[in-house]
Amino acid sequence: MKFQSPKGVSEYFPPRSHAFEFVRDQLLAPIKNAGYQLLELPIFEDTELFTRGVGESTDVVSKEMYTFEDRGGRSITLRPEGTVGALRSVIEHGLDRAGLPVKVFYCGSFFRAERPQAGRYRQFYSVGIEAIGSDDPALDAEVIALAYEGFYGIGLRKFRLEVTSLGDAQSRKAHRVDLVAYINSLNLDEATKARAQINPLRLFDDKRPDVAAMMAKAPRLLDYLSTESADHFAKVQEYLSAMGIAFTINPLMVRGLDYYTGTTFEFVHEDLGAQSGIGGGGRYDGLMESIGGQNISGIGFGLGIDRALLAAEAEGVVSSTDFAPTLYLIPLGQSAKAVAMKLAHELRDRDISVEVAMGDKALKNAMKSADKSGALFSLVLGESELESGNVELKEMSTGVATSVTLSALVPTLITRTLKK
RNA sequence: GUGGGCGUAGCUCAGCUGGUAGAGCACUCGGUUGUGGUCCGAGAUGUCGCGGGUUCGAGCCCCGUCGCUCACCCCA
Repeated sequence: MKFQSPKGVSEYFPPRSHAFEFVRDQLLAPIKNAGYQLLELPIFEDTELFTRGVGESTDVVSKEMYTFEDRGGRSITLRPEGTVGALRSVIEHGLDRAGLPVKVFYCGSFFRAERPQAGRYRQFYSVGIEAIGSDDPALDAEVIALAYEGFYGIGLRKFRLEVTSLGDAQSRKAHRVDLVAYINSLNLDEATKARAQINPLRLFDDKRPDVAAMMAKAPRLLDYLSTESADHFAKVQEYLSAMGIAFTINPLMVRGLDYYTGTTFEFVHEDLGAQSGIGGGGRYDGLMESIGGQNISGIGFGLGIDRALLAAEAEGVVSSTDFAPTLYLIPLGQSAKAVAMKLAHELRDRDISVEVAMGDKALKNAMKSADKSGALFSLVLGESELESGNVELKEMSTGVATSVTLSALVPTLITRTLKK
């Protein structure tokens, strides 16, 4: 029996795992600089949290959840997205009672039982933030900017930002009446009518040319915004422009999660396949209250680490290289090995990365391993070195060795590494 | 859930009109005393995805199945 990973999961192993780590850390960096604080959350929750929060009519809830019964007979679901779990935690622990807005971030894996394809996995990784308890349009702009800065920090350039506003409840209600009337006037097949029943906005996202042509003339939500909503959206745009962040308004944008209201946005990359969305999010006015919290609004996003990595690779801005130590230590003989272990232990304590040759290889082969490790320096520790206390520190790129006393090894490595 | 493409060594792949499996890279060891990269030599590695069928004989043909992959749908 040869085991393999479950269908459709993404997993990262060296050397690519290092590029993954880089992408994740770059996405996280601006978030931390803006005062968002870590929320480390469970990856499974009470199923009802998602059905209530995300919405039963969404594809995510109706057909993509990993749901099972635990030993106590409770219905449990692997989290398909991060927002409702984050809000549940905020509410449960009263984080929203100690000053608003609450600003939190999280990072980890999410699960959707879909048919896998390029950039779409059953277990995928996201970085997310939530800013809860302020209606200030500047907060919308900040959230969008943090996603933008994260992608930019990775080195991505071939992406665009699309924004729109879904307005407040009154705006959507007025629009929906006209939109449904318009859709009913169209000659559509049954499956499409069924989709429109669930959420008429979905039809704006239909890729079939004939449907898209019909929907191009449909009433647009942006034209139905209340003065308050329109004003809010105008300010968001103003702040984005002030930050020099380019965006396009996409009045046809549709998001698959029911809770979005007001400002919504998506980041789309040019070089990806069908799954080109590398991140997205928006404001959610009623969500806190719908899962048992106070009636306050919030805004957040989810950024796809897997897809951002794919995009970075497509743009050629990340390289997947193996770990390379500063020093590769080669002990010769049993007494030298104990000294080498001690030395490595001390060096690592001083934050110098060290690998020790294992397995008593011939010196020649140990040097080959040192070369392969990509180490900056190598050092042979044998009888003569132990006696004299002098070692030859060899710079691998030039082949030049310099004599150093063992006691001077740490300062020498530190200064010579800094010069690189 | 629906459709297309593909499954041969760790990786990339070759394998003719069916005759019981190969290359390159990588790996391990060696090329006379304790120093890598180039070069030379030697070595290890496959249930040809799995199961069935046709055939004297199947990596190759047929059926099924599983997996991977891309797209629809949906989204990170």
